[in-house]
Amino acid sequence: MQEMQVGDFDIMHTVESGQPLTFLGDERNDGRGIAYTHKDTLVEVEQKGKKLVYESYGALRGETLTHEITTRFRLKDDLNQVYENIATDPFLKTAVKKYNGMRLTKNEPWETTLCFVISQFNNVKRIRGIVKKLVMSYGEERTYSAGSVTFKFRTFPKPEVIAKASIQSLMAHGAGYRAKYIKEVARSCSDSFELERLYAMDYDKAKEELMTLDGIGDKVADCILLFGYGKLEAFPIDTWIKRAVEKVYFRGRRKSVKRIHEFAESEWGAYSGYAQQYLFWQARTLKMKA
DNA sequence: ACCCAGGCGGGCG
DNA sequence: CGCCCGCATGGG
Repeated sequence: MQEMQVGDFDIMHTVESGQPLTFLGDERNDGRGIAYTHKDTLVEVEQKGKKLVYESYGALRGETLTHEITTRFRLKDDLNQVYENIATDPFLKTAVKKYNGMRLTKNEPWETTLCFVISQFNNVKRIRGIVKKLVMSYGEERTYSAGSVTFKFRTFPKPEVIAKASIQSLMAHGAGYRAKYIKEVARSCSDSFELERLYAMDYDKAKEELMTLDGIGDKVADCILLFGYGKLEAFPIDTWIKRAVEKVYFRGRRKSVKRIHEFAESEWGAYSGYAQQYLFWQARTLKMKA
């Protein structure tokens, strides 16, 4: 068991706000904690007041584990600076106050990619279900044992394994019409498309590259760049964000995705990703429709 | 029964 | 470029 002090962090808002960790991990203690796998290690984190308590089952330990937690929850982001840059209107001021301490998460690129290919035209609950079924079927089993404690968990399935799965099998896991996208993206990622290469590219170039893959469009590409690569200028525009931005900033007038991207860039620039996360979660919570 | 979900690709004007 | 359509599936 290790621990660290965290001043401005709220794990509950972070893990419940529809980010990839929502799909990949298991909430603990009503959202005040989460268990997730990082490579071959199962990680458990829980927040107790201003203390973050964490433990691992696997090779990842000590300083390396602390580094993983720090990176995963973006604990080095200066939230005050983020808020100064995004809480410039009443709607976001309210959201920032309500979800104070909510941070973006930084997840593994392939895991993020698969999650968001599944996410299209889908809902959060079902995305979770599909991801978990894929992990159960295609992930590798790991057994942890220390003393009298023994339990099993599964790693996240590798692209080459998903690529070999049949379309019917993927559909049987609930993937629906996305099965062919999942298989094809997995094939690309296990073959010539090197996800690691996108780190070195700027946002525009990386997005262009991702969108060459079948099943990855404007919104999914932005999600992958934001949650999988930490490119904070990304501004994913889904139905919730589009409706909310139109309502709050354009008096309910319909705007094109292109126009909304231009608006986000001029309004929030390098902090667009954070603005999006607070807008999204506030819109979802309020069930903002029209 | 009907509507919608963290959209995308393809076809059309 | 913008608009429209079909797409699998399960929950409200």
